Amino acid sequence: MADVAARLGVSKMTVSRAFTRTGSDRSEELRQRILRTCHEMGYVIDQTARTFSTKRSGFVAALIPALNNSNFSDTAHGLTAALEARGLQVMLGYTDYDVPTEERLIRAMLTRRPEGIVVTGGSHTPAARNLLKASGVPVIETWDLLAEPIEHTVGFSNADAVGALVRALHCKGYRAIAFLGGVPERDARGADRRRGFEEAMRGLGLESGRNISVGHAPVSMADGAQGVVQLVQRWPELDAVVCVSDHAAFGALAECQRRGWAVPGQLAIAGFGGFEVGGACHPQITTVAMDCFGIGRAAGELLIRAIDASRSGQRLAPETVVIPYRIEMRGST
Amino acid sequence: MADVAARLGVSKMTVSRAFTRTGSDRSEELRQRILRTCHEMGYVIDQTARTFSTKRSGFVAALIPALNNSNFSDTAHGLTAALEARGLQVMLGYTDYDVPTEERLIRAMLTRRPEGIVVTGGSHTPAARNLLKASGVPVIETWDLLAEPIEHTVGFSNADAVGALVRALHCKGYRAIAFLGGVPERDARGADRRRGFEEAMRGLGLESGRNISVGHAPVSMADGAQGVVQLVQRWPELDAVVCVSDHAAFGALAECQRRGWAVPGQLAIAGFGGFEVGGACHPQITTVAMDCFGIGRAAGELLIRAIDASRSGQRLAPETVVIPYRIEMRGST
DNA sequence: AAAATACCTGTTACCGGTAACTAGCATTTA
DNA sequence: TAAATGCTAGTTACCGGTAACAGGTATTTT
Repeated sequence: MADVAARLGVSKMTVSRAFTRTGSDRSEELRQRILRTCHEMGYVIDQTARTFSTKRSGFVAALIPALNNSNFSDTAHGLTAALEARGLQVMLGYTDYDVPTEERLIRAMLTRRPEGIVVTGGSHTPAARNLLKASGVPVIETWDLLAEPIEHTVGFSNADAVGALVRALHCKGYRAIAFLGGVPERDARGADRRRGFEEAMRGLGLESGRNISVGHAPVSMADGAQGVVQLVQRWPELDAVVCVSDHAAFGALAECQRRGWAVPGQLAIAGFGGFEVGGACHPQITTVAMDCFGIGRAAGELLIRAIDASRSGQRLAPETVVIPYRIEMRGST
Repeated sequence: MADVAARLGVSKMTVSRAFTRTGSDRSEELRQRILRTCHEMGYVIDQTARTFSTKRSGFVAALIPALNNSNFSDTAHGLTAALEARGLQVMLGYTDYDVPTEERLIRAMLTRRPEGIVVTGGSHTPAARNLLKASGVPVIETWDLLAEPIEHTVGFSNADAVGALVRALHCKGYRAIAFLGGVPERDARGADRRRGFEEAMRGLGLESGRNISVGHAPVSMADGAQGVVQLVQRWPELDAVVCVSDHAAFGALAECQRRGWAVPGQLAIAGFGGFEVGGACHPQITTVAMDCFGIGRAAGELLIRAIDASRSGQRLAPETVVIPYRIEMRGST
């Protein structure tokens, strides 16, 4: 920057001001000349130095459980879209559904002074929770509604959503319904869905004990395939299976087709999440769909308000944004 | 850091040194005491200031076309795994298969002084190419083999891979083969696959003109479904379809099932990429599979060597790492 | 025992921007 | 016409670390 300034015979400060659009204390002609010279000389501003000086890093940290799950990646997309409009970048980290990994990532992210943090769910290590609380930057927990959020929340109740799905299946006449999910330790949202299943079944006066854990989150299609076989062997009277995700549900569906079990004639299969595969396969899979992109966008918009408040020395009061979900009854049930 | 130093009655420098493990010029007892005090006081080091001072940002920028495509996310995963072992973070950006977006991201990333850049493919805007070349940091292009790489390359020939698939289908007796992909403008790898198809067909003395463009990259399952119908209507003699990805192939397969067209009896379907869905569905989809995680890991390992060279003021000579692929003949053909 | 060495800690300067203030000039107002 | 105002550009100090070197004490060597 000093070189550019010297070349033009102006001060470093004048060059610096050419980059900050705000305020009117600059002549447009000179500004253009400065920018042109910067371009010619191949000068790009050093965001590190700028961050160091201004205390504004211009990025937001976002932690999602996994990348190759279209749910969370859509949320990341929505978040990016919302923040990009305000010149904020998103630094993405993925936790592999592991809270110690999440803690490590939070720690690493915080050393870079993000202006906000978006995490998935409300399940963190105690240390991670403290780090987030003490960080002084706005925090948003997504994909869940929490009894004790750290600060802001954008999401829906996974338990309620599965409950609604179970009641919809009950309306269709299904009674012997099982739940297929992963081992609950590593997937808080999966555990919530399982709980929602059990509560809904009990609420309907039905047997709530038919459920099985196959594999770790993210539950794969292969896990779903294996799980549905285990379920049918253990409870031959089964007439429907609710899966923790559409991925698992698709695996279960394909396995049924492989074995010649009619879906839905012999067994109905439902999923969760509204994934692409559930709408593309034959039969299409009944699911609980939500606006995953919208979760990210809502989080981004909320974060922008929180960051604006933060930049002007204030603090946005904790907010909760409830994202709707809808039951999509399709061919598989 | 000054506060921590004051509390302990030592200098800032001593505290700083407690964080840099290298060298032996520090007493372990004091170091532990310092770290403990930092923890108690909730002090975390400011990576921004550290980067500013040392010129080492400790992160690598990686650009992938999309998140919700398990291919690239696996590569990102492999890259992260390799770099994490060396204390390097990955800052991920996604281009939406759009080169101007890629240029914007490269520009944004470079202002943060990454220690290396990993991009997907060799198709960039001229400005982006110049930025990468002039950046002075190691650059790796992945998922392709390029005639004129910017610097390092880790990948395979998409055209060759599809060619091998076409020849495998030919061996199985298929002759009237079509290609189903997205519009080529936005997806260089898709265009390469299409070219590989045409060359292989010509090489076998077969009609190479049966191909269709449906949708933009990433080609969806719905695009595949729509595309296969168009293909069959246009060329009723068709006996096999090669799709640009397993996603598209699965959409095509499901549409055939919906319409009662026997796969593979009436029409064979092959995909590309070795996605989870292609192995989970029934019948399983013939595909070209590669070690996507391995591409990322190899890129990470190469990058570590390049960064080490760079840190000691040298420059690693451009390298090309060829990643093998294999034809997976499965039930759909 | 003195000198040399090893080891640890402190001091100073600097990385590349921007905030806050100052100064100069042109324009408007009293 | 003089004073007030508005606008633009320059000056100085600082953000929070670390490199490089200086200085002091304990240990080893001569």
